[in-house]
Amino acid sequence: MNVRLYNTLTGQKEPFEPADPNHARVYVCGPTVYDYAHLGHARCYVVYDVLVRHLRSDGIKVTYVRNITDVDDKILKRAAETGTEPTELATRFAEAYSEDMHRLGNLDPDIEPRVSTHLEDIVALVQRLIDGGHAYLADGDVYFSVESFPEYGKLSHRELGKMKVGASDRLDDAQTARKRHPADFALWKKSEDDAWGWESPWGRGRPGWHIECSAMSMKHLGDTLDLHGGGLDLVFPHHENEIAQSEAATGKPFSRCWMHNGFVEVDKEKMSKSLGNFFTARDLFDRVEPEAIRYFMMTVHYRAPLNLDWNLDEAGNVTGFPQFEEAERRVAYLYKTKKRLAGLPLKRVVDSDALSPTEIAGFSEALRESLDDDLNMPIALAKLAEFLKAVNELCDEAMRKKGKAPRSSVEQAKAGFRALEAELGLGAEAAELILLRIRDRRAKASGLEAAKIERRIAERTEARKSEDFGEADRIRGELAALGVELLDGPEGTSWTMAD
RNA sequence: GGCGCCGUAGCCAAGUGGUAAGGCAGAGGUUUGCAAAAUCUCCAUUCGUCAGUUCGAUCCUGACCGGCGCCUCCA
Repeated sequence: MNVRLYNTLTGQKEPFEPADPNHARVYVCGPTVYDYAHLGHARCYVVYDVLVRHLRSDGIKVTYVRNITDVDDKILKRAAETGTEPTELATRFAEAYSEDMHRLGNLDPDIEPRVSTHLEDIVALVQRLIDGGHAYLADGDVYFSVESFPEYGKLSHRELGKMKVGASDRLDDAQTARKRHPADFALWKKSEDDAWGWESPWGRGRPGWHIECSAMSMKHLGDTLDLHGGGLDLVFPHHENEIAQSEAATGKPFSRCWMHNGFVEVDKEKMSKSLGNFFTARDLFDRVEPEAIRYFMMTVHYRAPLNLDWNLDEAGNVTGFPQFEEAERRVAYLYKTKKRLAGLPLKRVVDSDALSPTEIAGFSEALRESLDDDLNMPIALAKLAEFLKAVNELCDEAMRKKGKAPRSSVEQAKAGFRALEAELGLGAEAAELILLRIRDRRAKASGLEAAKIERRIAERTEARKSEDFGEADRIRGELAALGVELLDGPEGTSWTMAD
């Protein structure tokens, strides 16, 4: 393995070296399930999915843990607003989230721990921090004392004294009054008798947000993780606090490497629930193939911001997402190419000692190299573009009069598609199905009926048989005006929706 | 006030101390009954501005202009 990753802790790209060279223990902060996953979540989990796929492609075992926060004050609040039971609300959104992850082509984590089933571990960790003098009780709450951990700030590279207290304008005065230091954070929050909560040595309550990740990651992966990931917004305070809690409790380094992905932005501002400028993954699934969303997330380096654009009509309705539409065309191109390769007639594939083009022969290695370098997915997609072009060239050549394709090249191209699926999770679907789905969705969006289109095509085929090209062209023109493109091939005429 | 990021062609976007990947759009060609698809060729003497270091800078340093993130909701 030769993977280099940018480590937030050191601020540098460095070799990724798990404690056990053959086994990477990876923890990624999952969502708080009080609403549907938006595109920011989609990006984050696609990034770590590619990381896990790449490490596995490099031949090492990965234990991938991604939690679900199903106990949190946001869930409580949303449940109250909607008149639902918090647990029921969390369960519902956890299911939706899982469904969205699958549609985006993300692998399931090996372990997906939930706060609701780890209360004992959380309580034990809090107790350990109290016993060690790193946490204190205050009116039913338990707080972590940042001053008891001298290295506090090492991840986000800030010093306690230099931070502006209340800069985020989000402080709760009542809570602040209970703390010894403004940066102290809640490990356990008191719940009133009838409210959502669990019994603990300090009374009825619920865990603070940060402690759960420490408790669950260490339970499933040990005291020292190889890699901990999440969105850039988690660097401070969430991950900083995780380090403080975990290292204060164990005295060991919490994670060897910290990885953070950049935001999805709207008009150069971070997309977030609180700003209200978000699209959920589901909003997009109705408009484009989920795989196009996945592809699009890979067009920008994972640490850079990804700005989202869309078109509006005069009434202010969203009419389209040009970036996703472009990505969908690339995904369709990928599948068309894969289908052509698979459909090469056997007699056109011959033994030959001709050398394969490097774009084909070297594709798997090129993918590996680009991802080895801090998960450079835009480079991987550039290599993919060259690969697909070369595969099409190979097919073009084979389908010319008396044309042939060397068997070795065809096999290497097929291996290239397997590597693509393994590394990036692209091209995993059945080509026929996804291409038809794209076509039919576009037709539907234009208010067209497939049966009617096919009837006109049949009429045109008759006209062409009798060499009535005038009529054939009239029909072609008529359909083209509707956005339907006809493709005359040796097997007959097929159709697609124009891009 | 502290910490940090970004500014590359019409658009999106990689990248390197030695002369700018890839995609979209655009122009022309091959192919096709005509098309579409596919493919080929062309398309930034130039990397926000100005200085400096260097034999040489888009890449290093400094200043400036413009944009953004975090400093207890956040992926």
